[in-house]
Amino acid sequence: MVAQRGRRNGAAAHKRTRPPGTPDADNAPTAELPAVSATAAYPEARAKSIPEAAVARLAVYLRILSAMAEQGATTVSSEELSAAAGVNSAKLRKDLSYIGSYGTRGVGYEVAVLVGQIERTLGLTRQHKVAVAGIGNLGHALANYGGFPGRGFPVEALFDIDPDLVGVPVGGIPVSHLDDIPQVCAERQISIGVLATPPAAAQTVCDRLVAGGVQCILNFAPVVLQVPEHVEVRKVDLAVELQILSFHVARRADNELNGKVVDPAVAGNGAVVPS
Amino acid sequence: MVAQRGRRNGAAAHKRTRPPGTPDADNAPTAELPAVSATAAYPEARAKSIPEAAVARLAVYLRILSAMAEQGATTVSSEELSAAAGVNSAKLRKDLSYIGSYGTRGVGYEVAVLVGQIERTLGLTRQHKVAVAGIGNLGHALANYGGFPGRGFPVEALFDIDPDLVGVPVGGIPVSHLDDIPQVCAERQISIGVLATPPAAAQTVCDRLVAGGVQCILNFAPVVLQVPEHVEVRKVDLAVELQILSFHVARRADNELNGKVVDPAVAGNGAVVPS
DNA sequence: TCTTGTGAACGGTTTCACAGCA
DNA sequence: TGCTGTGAAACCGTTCACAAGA
Repeated sequence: MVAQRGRRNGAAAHKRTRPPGTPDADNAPTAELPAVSATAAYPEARAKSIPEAAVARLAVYLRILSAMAEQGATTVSSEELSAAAGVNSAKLRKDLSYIGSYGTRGVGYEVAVLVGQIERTLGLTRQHKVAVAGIGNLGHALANYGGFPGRGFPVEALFDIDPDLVGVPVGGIPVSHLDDIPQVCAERQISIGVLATPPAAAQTVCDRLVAGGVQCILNFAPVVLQVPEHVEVRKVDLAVELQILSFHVARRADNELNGKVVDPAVAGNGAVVPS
Repeated sequence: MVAQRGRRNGAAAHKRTRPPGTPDADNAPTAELPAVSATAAYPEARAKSIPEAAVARLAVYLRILSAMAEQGATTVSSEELSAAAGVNSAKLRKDLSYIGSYGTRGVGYEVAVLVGQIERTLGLTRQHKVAVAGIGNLGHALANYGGFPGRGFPVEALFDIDPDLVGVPVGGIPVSHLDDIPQVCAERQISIGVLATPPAAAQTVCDRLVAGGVQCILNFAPVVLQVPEHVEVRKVDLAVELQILSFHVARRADNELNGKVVDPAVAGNGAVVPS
């Protein structure tokens, strides 16, 4: 869950930071018309960049809005939507304001309009073909989703090094060999690579995905990947997640030990029983 | 990957925010001796809280340090370690400073010492028993890790609603029924629940996990969970990750369209071929 | 001389509070 | 009247730059 940039150098950037010299900014949500008026070739772009944190939340809003639409809702207030998303309403409104002004004062937002605008902003009007590399437990599970969450992310290639697996279809797609990553990815126009290999293989496989022209990598391997600047990496790290939870358990236990009552009610397993 | 707090109310808190009235702070890394001198029952805790972002990175440093130790390294400088972790060295040093001063100026850090201190800080000296609920594709994969990443997180219970699955051992542990979550979790002293059910079941299953006394939940279901305040939730959301990547692809495509050369070299699939 | 540890500046994100509009 | 949209303030995390110390 962390974006990286920069390649093999000590001053490597982290998260949404850019390497020192990069211009940054200049990404326009094209906040006005759906039609692409993006012909003006002027270096000064119009709109401000959307904060990464807001982008993540927009995806969450989108899911909730889609569910609401399915249940027949046509309008929603910032209060309702923010409650459903678990954020406060000011934050929600600010997030929505980054993509334009699509609400009606005194009334709320039209669900359908928001859905459309968020989809456009997130680039979901276009399909993003996905390849999964490493068909072990996790890769298998990912491949079997067969057409990732919520459409728009069809899995179109699978890779593994195991000869027993190569050629076998998983979730409808035959597994190709890791060696063929560059060719296959280029042929099938893969834009997102999902890395689910053991850590030792991760960097090599990553390099091949990059050679195959993928623009983004979703990395499940517990490894810090080195990629060229134009490739976006996001990391999902199970061990780190568990360790963060562990930290919170420890913190809480610590506080209780120190005589602070964190919550007068229950105190979780391994601790006191409620009187 | 977002922590939540607060239960069923519009003003619900998000991320590391606390509900308005909560005291906050007061978690001490016990920065001095390994021995537990935590007998003083004074309400004023000694050390400042470690930022959540830093905690996540500490877990990453720990993995790298463990690998280095295995390869026989005994000391490491902030420069080396930060390069391996993909962060800048100032950030690394600040992160380490949150847990105490274990470096030697002009020299660096002792690998073994750092490993020990980070483990202590993250609460990894204690075992955290894990239960996985929802043994579908993903749950299966998680269960088969059998003893989660890097030891310390043994999987000790599995749950599903499918009668054909109940009783069947997966990764050595027989699957129990979702209805039995509270009893089984309490009996086996589960402290971390992993939610891998379909979204519709997630909140119910979550409630049972909480009833069973789990203190933390790692949520793979695309749902905003409502939990009591003393339960920590972290979310891993595949769809959101992909959509964030999609956003970046779209942004980049947009910029290129506007005549900005993002990277003079390659431009990813679907785009220009390098001259 | 070299590297840590950290105060201070900076930049990004969240929250507040209210003006603007239906 | 009610809810959106947004400047401005508050907050938090990151980066800088250098003093401290082995």
